[in-house]
Amino acid sequence: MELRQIEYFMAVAAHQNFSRAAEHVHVSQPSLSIQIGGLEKELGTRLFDRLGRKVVLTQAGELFHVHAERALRELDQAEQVVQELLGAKRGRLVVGALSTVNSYLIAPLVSRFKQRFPDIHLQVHAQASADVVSGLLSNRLDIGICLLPLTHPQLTTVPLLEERLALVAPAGMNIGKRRARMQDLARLPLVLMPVDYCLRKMVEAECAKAGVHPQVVLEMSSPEGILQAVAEGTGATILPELYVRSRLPGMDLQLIDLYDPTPRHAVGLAYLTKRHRGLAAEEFAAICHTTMRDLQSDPERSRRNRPRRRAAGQK
Amino acid sequence: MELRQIEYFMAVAAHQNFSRAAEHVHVSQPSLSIQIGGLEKELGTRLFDRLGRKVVLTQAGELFHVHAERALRELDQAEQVVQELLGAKRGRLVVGALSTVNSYLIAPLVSRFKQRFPDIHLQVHAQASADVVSGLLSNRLDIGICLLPLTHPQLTTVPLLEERLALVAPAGMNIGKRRARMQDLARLPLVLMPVDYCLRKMVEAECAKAGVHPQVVLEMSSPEGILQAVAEGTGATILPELYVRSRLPGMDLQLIDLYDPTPRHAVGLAYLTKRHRGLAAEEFAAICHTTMRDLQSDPERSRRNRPRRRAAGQK
DNA sequence: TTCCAGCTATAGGTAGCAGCTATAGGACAT
DNA sequence: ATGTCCTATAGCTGCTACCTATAGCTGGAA
Repeated sequence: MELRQIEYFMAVAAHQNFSRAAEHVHVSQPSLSIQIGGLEKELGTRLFDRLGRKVVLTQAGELFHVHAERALRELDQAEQVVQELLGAKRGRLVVGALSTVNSYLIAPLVSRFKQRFPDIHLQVHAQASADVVSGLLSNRLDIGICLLPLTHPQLTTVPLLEERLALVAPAGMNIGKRRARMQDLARLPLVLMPVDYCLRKMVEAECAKAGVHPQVVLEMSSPEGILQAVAEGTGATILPELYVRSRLPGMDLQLIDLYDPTPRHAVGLAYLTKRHRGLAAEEFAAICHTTMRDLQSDPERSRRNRPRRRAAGQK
Repeated sequence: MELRQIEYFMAVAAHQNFSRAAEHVHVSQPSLSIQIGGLEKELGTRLFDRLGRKVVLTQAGELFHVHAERALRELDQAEQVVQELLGAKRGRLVVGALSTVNSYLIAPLVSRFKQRFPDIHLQVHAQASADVVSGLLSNRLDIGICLLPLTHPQLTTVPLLEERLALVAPAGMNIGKRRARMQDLARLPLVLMPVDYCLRKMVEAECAKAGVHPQVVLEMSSPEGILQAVAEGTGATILPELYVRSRLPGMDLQLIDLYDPTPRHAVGLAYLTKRHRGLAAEEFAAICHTTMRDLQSDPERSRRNRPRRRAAGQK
């Protein structure tokens, strides 16, 4: 078994296509075919089903893929820890972040991080909280941003912020005021996440507290999709306020504060307790905190920074 | 970075000596030296301190060693899990089967399969023939049991059995004999599947052959539901004989043979021609055939086997 | 149906590299 | 000093991963 074979295998699995995979790893398609063939022969079974248009993993391929990915990741880390020891500010940092937090926090965060560590290859995945957790546990992520409280024996968490949830309705929908009680939700058609999502559970728990049974007219798993549906008038929804604010411009939406009680949830950093955290990870966490503090003391900052190019063009 | 380099590195770290390590990995000492040198050059640092008599890991070497070992272990496991799959020591098999066939064939089939492959996770879905086909095409099923003939370019089929269809009527309904001509159907209110089901089409085709226009009083998509409706006196129905026999006990139904002609349809195994079939799938197909043969030569067998525990308790 | 586009597998030739043996060169023990 | 034990270097050889060209297959369009 050769490392080359593993890399080619991963490329084919990712692209579901030999030719694209070949381009991606910068070899010709026949070379890649031969290597995959060799690997399959060595293992004694097909790893891919060549189904004409598409190539998909066989069951053996899927099993192999799990461990192959981890192996490559370990080798990555092996190299990285050495580089960090040498004091070189290079390497890779893979972050998993809640899609909602991703929208308002990540942009300024990434820009600060990149400024300080221009040679670190930063990779951010927007995911549901549960995916962040599984990503950390399976070692695919270096650090995660997810919902708290999170009590997992292998994970350490650091609180980062509290997100207030707010009601979002189509601009045309007549809510009647700029603030709404939780009880008012009973009257509204709602677009929420599927039931296995934390945010949905949280909303339902708050509703239960207020003695309200929400009318769910549509379930979508991405907050982005939910906002779209709301903008089209399908119903109202409940999402983190900061997230919605970052999305408001250009969408026909109204943001309504919820109170009595105001639903909120905690967000924090998480990482595998036993894993060696490199300089990059530590600094990322620190920058998370400072960025967060700045955002809260001056919520406009990130938006003022964004359209820098347009502002320059206007002068 | 090459896998070979990692292996040599591990050997040197274990033996603290290049020459011994070289013997251990079956290469000459210079070859091994060169590989280690290459690795060190790539990482930009020494991994070993050559202390004359002895060789010890540097700090960088120790950090590298941790992850390198894990990487190798993952690769080991990658190979291991594939081998276990090949030996049917793990894996899963997803089968789609006609609901009717499901009732009499699957119980003994599953019990045999589980006995032979206790470590394979078996999943059986009772579905209409069309769903089995689409399940196979979309790669959700590993193997299917559906109606024949089935001419799809991507599917291979293997005939398994011929099902005779029989008339089923409420116990109270006066049919007048134990056998009925197809023509006799004209007089009976019938509960049949919806028109887009194969079984319905089949029945209509047979009726047309006999010059009969069936009176359909109710359409239901599940054979189980149809039998319930029949037992309640809604009408008679036509279903595979073996299926009905497996359901007869405890239901107020009469089973009447049809002839002139006896409607029958073929049932077979189907799978994606180009897909790799693992040992589990092949064996499942084989067990299908043997179980089928046993059932036909001794239709009571499956029922005799079932209540083994009760029989033991009675002695 | 036929044809074309897109894909993977095979064939044959080339170059790069891991392998070898022989040997140089350094560290330690006697 | 000198022999022993070790790693590094030199020079050669054979394996193989790579390339281009092309065959063979499949699925969709005309």
